[in-house]
Amino acid sequence: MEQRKISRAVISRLPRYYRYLGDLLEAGVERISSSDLSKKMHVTASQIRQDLNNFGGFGQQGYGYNVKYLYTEIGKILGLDRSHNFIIIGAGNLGQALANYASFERSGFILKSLFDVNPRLEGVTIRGIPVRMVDELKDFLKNNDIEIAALTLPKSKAIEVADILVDNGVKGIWNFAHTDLSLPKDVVVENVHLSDTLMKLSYNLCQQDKE
Amino acid sequence: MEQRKISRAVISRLPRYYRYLGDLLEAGVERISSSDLSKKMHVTASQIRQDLNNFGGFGQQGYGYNVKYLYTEIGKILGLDRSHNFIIIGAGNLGQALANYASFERSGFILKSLFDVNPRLEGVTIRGIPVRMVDELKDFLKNNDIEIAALTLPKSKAIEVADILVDNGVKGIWNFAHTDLSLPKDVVVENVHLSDTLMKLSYNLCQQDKE
DNA sequence: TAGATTGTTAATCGATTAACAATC
DNA sequence: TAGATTGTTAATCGATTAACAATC
Repeated sequence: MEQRKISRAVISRLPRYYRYLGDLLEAGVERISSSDLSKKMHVTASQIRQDLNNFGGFGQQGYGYNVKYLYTEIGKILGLDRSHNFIIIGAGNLGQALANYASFERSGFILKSLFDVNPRLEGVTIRGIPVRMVDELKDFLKNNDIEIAALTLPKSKAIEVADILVDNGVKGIWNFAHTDLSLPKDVVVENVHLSDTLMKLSYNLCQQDKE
Repeated sequence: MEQRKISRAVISRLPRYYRYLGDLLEAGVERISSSDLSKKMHVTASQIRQDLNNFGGFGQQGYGYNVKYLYTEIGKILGLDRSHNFIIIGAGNLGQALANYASFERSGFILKSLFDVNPRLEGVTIRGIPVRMVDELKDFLKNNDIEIAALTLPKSKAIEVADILVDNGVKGIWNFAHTDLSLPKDVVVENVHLSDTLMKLSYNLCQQDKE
């Protein structure tokens, strides 16, 4: 592949660009310069141009960037132009919160089922999507093409469930469990450790107090 | 203050150290070297020593680090040795998920109330903690010492609510709303944009496909 | 004391910013 | 054409890794 290796820092900025461009698009803005966008986003214009140029020349000298075009292109880079089937393991509060967040659907993430061990949740549906029991998981994966699984369950269960998922073809894990997973390197893991972010907030509050 | 400016990258690694040390502590491990810890965590020993030395010499040559001591010290750095009153604005699924996550309590984060606009939630309690109506928010803040607020509400409401919070003494905002907040610089904002993390996952899946 | 391992300095690597020629 | 703004190279800045003297 001629593709340069894109740094993690660049990738993690793309969703934010995408969000701002979406807002501009909604506001009916047709074009924007890196300089104007940089003021809105509180980053340097240099960084914007440098970031975008990792993927090709999306702009035009003397004009700037076409909002609609750039929005679409970043969407493609992020893989939002195709659909991704996903499931949620753990239908507790957090799992249900994710299941109810219909906006994912608009970005192409299609929720196919939730799973839980709690028999009281058997047969419950959320936005019409059923909660199944974890013992049906393996069968379900064999019969459905599931790309992504969100893990919203206690860390004690997370590791064994992750193994089942990976053994049955799941390629990406959105991990909310409070533990790191070690999985084959062709499996993509995105960790969301909520309590880590609360601790960072707490640290920064303490710093403020010192000033 | 003699305190050097600590980089954001270092801070964001602290909660992970804290988690691993907690696990070691639970497993009854008394001491650990940077080298052993580096193997567990898949980072370099150099980085661990460099990171910790930002805050002082917690180790001992020839011995390593005392797990209990280091755990406690990192806890102090993160401000987990004191308690932080917090509230949740938006008692939907995500707000309730956070409210039910009792582990925060163990780290010193004390949930005092939830707020919502939905009258059907009036009087509902979660783990004994009441949901109040947002129009009582200002009064509540005046009569209670609230340091942190989690924003788990639609972005359309987030900005105005954030202003009320800040005007009434809230110092830290844990922002789950899908928008950036621009607030006075003495207010600490920690953004948790869940959909951004899902997009990163999606990007990395696409990269895998190309290999 | 000898061995182990830190704390810390120096070297490397990578990411951000500045500058400007290319070009719409 | 002149002005604006990109794409891209070069300069700076910061973070990570390597190395080793200090020391328990």
